[in-house]
Amino acid sequence: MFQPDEAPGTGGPDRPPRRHRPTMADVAAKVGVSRALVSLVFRDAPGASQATRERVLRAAEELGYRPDNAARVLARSRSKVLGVMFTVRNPYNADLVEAIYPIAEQLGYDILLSGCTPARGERKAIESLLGHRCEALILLGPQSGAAALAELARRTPVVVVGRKVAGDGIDTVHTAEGKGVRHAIDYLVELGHRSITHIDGGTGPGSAERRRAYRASMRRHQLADQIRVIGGDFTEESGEKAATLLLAEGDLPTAVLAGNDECAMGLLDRLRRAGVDVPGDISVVGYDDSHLAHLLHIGLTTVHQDVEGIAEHAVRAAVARLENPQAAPRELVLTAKLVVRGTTGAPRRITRQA
Amino acid sequence: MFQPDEAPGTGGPDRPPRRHRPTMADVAAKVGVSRALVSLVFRDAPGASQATRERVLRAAEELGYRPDNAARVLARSRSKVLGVMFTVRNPYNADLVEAIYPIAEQLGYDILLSGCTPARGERKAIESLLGHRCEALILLGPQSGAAALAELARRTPVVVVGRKVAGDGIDTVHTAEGKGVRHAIDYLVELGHRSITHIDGGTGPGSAERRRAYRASMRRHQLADQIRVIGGDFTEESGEKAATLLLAEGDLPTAVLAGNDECAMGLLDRLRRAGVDVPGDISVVGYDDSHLAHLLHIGLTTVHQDVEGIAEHAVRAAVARLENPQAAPRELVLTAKLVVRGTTGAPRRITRQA
DNA sequence: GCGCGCTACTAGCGCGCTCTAGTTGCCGGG
DNA sequence: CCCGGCAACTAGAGCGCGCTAGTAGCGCGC
Repeated sequence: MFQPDEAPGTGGPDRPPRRHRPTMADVAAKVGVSRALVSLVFRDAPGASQATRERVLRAAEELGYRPDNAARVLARSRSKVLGVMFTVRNPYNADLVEAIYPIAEQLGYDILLSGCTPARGERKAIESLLGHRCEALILLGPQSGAAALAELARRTPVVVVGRKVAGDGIDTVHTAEGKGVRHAIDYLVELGHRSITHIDGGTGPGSAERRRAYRASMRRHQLADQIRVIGGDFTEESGEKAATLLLAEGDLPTAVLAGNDECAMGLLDRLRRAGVDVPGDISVVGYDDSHLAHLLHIGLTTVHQDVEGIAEHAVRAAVARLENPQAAPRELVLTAKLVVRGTTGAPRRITRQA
Repeated sequence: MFQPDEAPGTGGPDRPPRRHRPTMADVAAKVGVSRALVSLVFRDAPGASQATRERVLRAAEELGYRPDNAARVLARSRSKVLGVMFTVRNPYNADLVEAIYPIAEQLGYDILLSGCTPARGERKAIESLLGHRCEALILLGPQSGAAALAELARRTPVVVVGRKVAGDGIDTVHTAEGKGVRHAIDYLVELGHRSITHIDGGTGPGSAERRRAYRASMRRHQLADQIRVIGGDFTEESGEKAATLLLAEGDLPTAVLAGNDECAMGLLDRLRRAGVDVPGDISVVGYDDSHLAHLLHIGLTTVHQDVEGIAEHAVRAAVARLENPQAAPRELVLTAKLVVRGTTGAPRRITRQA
């Protein structure tokens, strides 16, 4: 290596030729006070006069001093950091992350982000967070099994967002999927649709609930014989695949409820390329209302989730658990509402009687 | 194995509600060796027998021990962490982040993400990263001024991605905007377009270069009199606004080069709602080829940037600088290429002779 | 004069880990 | 029998900060 490598501590001349970042001691020395005093100032703790406070801050500014979080974390036992795991490519997660920041800050917590990617599974993302000493984890739509999550929750407080998990120490925040789906189906049925297909989200967060709610809603409308679920996931590809499948069959349903917005977009894409008119020939409903949804040149009708509400409750739940680790696990359910835009309308075709 | 909840060291009145996570000392005690030995094992350092190594690892596993990064970082001077600042809502940034992870891991670095949001500016995002002791910063499309960046670079190694910065200690990685834009314009002109308008990205990363290249390319084609730049930024809204403006004027150009994909999408949205046929009435070219681009029901013609290449070079540049802080700043320029999809075609209207 | 309370400040330990400089035990060669 | 060498392991000093216990200085009442 290529460093001055001057042993700073023992015996050596204590001149400061160090390339290292300045520490509290440097600031203290510059002002001519003790380290403790500098510490007080930077923690906004009482016990320093206004005058010294300013002198310290000015000196710090001049030296470019910046408190070292690692040391801070180590010294107090609290790190005041919440870890957030999210899926990098998921726009809905991006919306959540945006909403999480301000609330965390307001509550005095810092946020550490760790992204899931196809090549970097949840396991790794969580490991990274844990290694950085987050006090609690907020997992956005985790795919891990309930057992793994429960195991994790034994180690550290965990808040799961967007998914129902029957875990021991796990708090959850999610949307009332049932209600959202029911709104969507009710609306479609009111428009006159009968053959309504659901492309599900596979093992994705909330998918099981949505699937279940779809089936239940259809039955409530006496449309049990029209129930059809096409397996998918939360990607555009799955929407495309489903569309291809439906097109190949020749007999399109009059409406489709997609597992999420991205799936809906893939579906729309494929359908329109094939010359299918939306919503004339077929109505499409998404789910999430990620900011993608209003982008489509005809806005996507979708089930809106209360992003700010979810974010706020997730952060508060994490903090609450830190303050009282023994509290019973909470499950927070927020309502969803249907946002009607341009991809839905009355069916043009007559649905075959069942 | 419930939490003993007893402060182990001092026996002092340690109130804070923490379940103690196990430390190296716990593992050492369980195995009956010294802490140093455990440390060796966890660092994969030579000096421990295979047998002990296994015993230590097993004990750690049983205790659920996990090395504490904060302490680690503090103890060695290297943190082996690279900080990445990105814009949460930007899909192109998401692509970059995805590509950064694997390379960083390969080089033995951990990644810390810090997101910019409308409510959480770059300043804060960077502060957070710095506080967490990142050794170097990778800034994806920073908006901060050159002066601020230079100041920052004096403190810590900085790699700027997607923008040309004439800073002192700053490495940059970006696309040859000129080439990308030129390709796009050449292609449009070849198709027969003459009135080609550019909606720029305001102060966004790369915008200035793109704007300049647009002007130059137009001039090269003797179309100086057709040059028109509409001010915008990197959001869908700006695309919509530009479209509204153009529509109001009544006299649409035959082609538009947008500042980035999102802007192009906003533009498309608005145009299509107004009944304008794309690409029949007007051709639209985006920029970035974020994974959004192929989503549109008619794929967006756009300038593709080599995301993996950019990510790899950015990480390598950061690491290289850490290894040799004195090296001259590097500027890496990757080529861009035009990806032709469905939003471009020959002009239907006759362009007025200038 | 004394104690008292108060503000402004300091000394120094410890957070969990890394790392240098040892120490120990064992083996072979002179 | 001693010495050197090596492998396996340990002691202990920090890393930069937070925090508790403590000291110095000062005004105040009796």
